[in-house]
Amino acid sequence: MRSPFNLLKMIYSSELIKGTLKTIILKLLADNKRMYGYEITQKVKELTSEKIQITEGALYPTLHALEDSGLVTTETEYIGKRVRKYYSLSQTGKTQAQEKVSELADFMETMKFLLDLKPQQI
Amino acid sequence: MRSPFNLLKMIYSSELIKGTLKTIILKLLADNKRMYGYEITQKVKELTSEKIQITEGALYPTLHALEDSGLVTTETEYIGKRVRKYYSLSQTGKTQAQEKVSELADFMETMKFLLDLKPQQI
DNA sequence: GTACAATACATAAGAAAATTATGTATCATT
DNA sequence: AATGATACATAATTTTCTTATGTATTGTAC
Repeated sequence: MRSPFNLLKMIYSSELIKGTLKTIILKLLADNKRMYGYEITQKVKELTSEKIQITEGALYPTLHALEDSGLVTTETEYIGKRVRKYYSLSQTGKTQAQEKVSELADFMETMKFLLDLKPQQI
Repeated sequence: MRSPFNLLKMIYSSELIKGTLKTIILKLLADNKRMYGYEITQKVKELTSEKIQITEGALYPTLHALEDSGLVTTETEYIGKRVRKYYSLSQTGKTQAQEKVSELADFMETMKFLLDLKPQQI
């Protein structure tokens, strides 16, 4: 039996999100100066009405890769006894963030065009 | 030295296209009734001003997967001595095509919103 | 007439990026 | 005391793509 709530609870198939994660993270960091991992997952979930849910297995390796390539810097803080690792864009990261966002925006225009095409059948 | 032509010759980083290939193919087949592999690569290249180039290594395995899952049917024809394999959407494929296209369109709206967000810095 | 580019298929090895699963630990709520 | 939320991390596996390779035909430029 199909619940009517299914309509409200649509989550994008994971393959769609592939390739955009790094850009999403860079953009959030560009907007928010510094964020920690868990905060990023919650922010994305909130901003997308739960349609994009970043898993930890995807998030942390990506953050570490961004750090390794020098696009972000980190500061660790303790909230009580619990550790929190804040990420901020480096100068290179800021540039990269802009480039990645522009590229994705351009790509989406192209895809929109592709998807809007009307049937060409004879 | 940087050629001014670089500006005209931008090709999307391959990671961006990840996850959208199946949808692109289904959409083209929905619009064109039947197409063969090579034709699909050329059509996408043409429609996107060469910004999206589908490689054969990505295309054929995807087409075979679509066939295996019953979303497309095939007919093989000979043009002279050269073989050509035409792909058409099955009934299930037509439904899937619509669903995938809607999902991608929706996803892009969400991404557009994410990327358009203005700085929240204090 | 021959070399090269384009057409047209296919597959295999390897890389990249995600999923799924697991682990540790703290803090808040019931 | 148990559960769910917060917060990090990593390993094994899977998916999906890139890169490379292979075969063969057809058109075109020299």
